[in-house]
Amino acid sequence: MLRDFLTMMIVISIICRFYFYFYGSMSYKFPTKEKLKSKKLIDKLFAEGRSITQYPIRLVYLQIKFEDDTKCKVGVTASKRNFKSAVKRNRIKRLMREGYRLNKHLIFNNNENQFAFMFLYLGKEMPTQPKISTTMIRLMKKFATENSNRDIKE
RNA sequence: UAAGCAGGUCGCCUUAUCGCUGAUUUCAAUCUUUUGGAACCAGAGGAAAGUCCGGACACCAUAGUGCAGUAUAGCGGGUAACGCCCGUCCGUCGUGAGGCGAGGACAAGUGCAACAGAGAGAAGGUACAGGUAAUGCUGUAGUGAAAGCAGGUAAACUCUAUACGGUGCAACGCCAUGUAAAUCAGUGUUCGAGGGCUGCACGCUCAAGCUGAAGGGUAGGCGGUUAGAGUUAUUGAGCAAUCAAUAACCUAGAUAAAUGAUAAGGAAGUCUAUAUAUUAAUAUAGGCUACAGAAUCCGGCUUAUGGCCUGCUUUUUUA
RNA sequence: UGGCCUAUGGUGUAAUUGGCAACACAGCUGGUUUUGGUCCAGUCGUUCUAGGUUCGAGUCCUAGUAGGCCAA
Repeated sequence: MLRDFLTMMIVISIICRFYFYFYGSMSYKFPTKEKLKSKKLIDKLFAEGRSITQYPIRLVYLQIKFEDDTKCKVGVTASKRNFKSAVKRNRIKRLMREGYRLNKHLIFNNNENQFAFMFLYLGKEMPTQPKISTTMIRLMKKFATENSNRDIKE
């Protein structure tokens, strides 16, 4: 048992190191600066922004110039109509934030523009972490391809 | 063993990696008070919920007077206060442990009472029996929730006693940004408009603007903001709620709203499957683990909810 | 965060001061008609839920549930 445990630990640590070696330049942080807070910005985003849906998540985005030099500002919502309990809403928002945090490198590998994002949860049932992360990855890829196309057109 | 009653208690734990918020220390940059990095420490509840009561705190007169309005209601105590808690009497429900009770006044006035009944509130007088000179004069019956009685009903108006000024941290104070001290109409300056967020009147106070139309700007930050009717332990007073003394401790402060994700291991309970056993149980594998998220802060109440423990009641069975 | 309001057949509304829950439309069943429509008759209710006051509650009181509205 003890030996098994030790070997497992070693393997995990090695994997972790590899992971870091690969994505050493990527940061998984999600500080306050990158959160979308201003009411003005949010109104503008919903008025003018474009959207991509990958059920059960919808992404609304808009290309804006910020005053500070953050790459993007991100907000996350779950509607009160579908989830009445505050605990469930919080849980969904946390999961989505986690999904964004771990996969945001997919967007910013090839892109230098500044964006405002808003993730909406459209489903009516409680999600699980792997589901959210997979849908997030798909969304990100969709976004990346669409956005690069648009750049070429412009 | 089954059903039930009352009370207490806990609200999964550990490690690793990545991440969030705050305090402290330190390093670097800098417009000298901000930004970034590192270390270490801390980071949701018993109900944080409902917003049903009561306070603290802030502003409006150190919160005034009268009416109106609202709430409470045996008696005694506790408390900062309460519609809360404790004790106790009475009523009521239950076989019982126990539960529940807005439990003052109808001998101030007003209203209400379907059906039934002779008769439901102010007079009249049904049946039977008794009695008288005579009479509802007396008793009983029947109707109904209530009937010859100072009737019933106040969770009907009302009266009595007591309490309550209003608005709420989106209170309030400061800074920054921005425009419009603009236009039109009405009204007003000691003969006082209007405000002080009270339904009305009085009183006090500020007092040169105020109201409407159409239109413009902002919608950011800091303080308030967490050391308090605080938590734990011991001793004493009291039937108890609770109070007093002593000692130790510091324990969340977010703001599109932090306290999360992944992996591994463990504890308790429970369900399913397999094997042993075939009364109890044991082992292995897998699954499940409730209600629910601080938002100015406290004291209660109410509602939601997973276990565990203690005491008691009733019935049955065994000894 | 604070304040306020509403709930009656499937839908929209009534019900005076507590005394038999009413109306219209829709649905369903039957009749009339050769058939359909019109018309006629019938049917469809835990008065949001749970307690209490009362002889008696849609109405009065208390607590909840659901829905809605207002205030920078």
